[in-house]
Amino acid sequence: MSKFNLKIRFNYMPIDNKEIYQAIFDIVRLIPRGRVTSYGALAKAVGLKSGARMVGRAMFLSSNEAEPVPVHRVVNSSGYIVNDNGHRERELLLEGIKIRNDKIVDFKKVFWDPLKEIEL
DNA sequence: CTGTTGACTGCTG
DNA sequence: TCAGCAGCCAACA
Repeated sequence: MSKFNLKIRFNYMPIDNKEIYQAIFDIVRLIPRGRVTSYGALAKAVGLKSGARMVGRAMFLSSNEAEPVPVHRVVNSSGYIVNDNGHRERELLLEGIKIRNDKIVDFKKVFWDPLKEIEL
């Protein structure tokens, strides 16, 4: 996907929660295979000051989306997979991400920062 | 309207 | 290092 398309996609100001959720979903869809990001990083990317919990809620709601959202690529700021019954962990393993005791191995290396990767 | 609850985070000792 | 905790804020009862 080109930077031009990214501008078209993200050059709008979310006006309500649905817009914010959509913005979050759009960014999550951009996380490459084999990379992960955090709830807080996504919150910053969409302009929420302390909205990490909202991002968590968005992840929960994402199951209703028509276009799939790779929520397994979103973990907490410490690199741990939270509230999972093995499903998201399995998805990550399929993508080549290593996990020990629910924690992403080499979290820093596979971390994908939306603010650095997306041109607004 | 009030209180509680989280797929969260950053400080602190 | 790391457990504990305050701050966070949209949903929900």
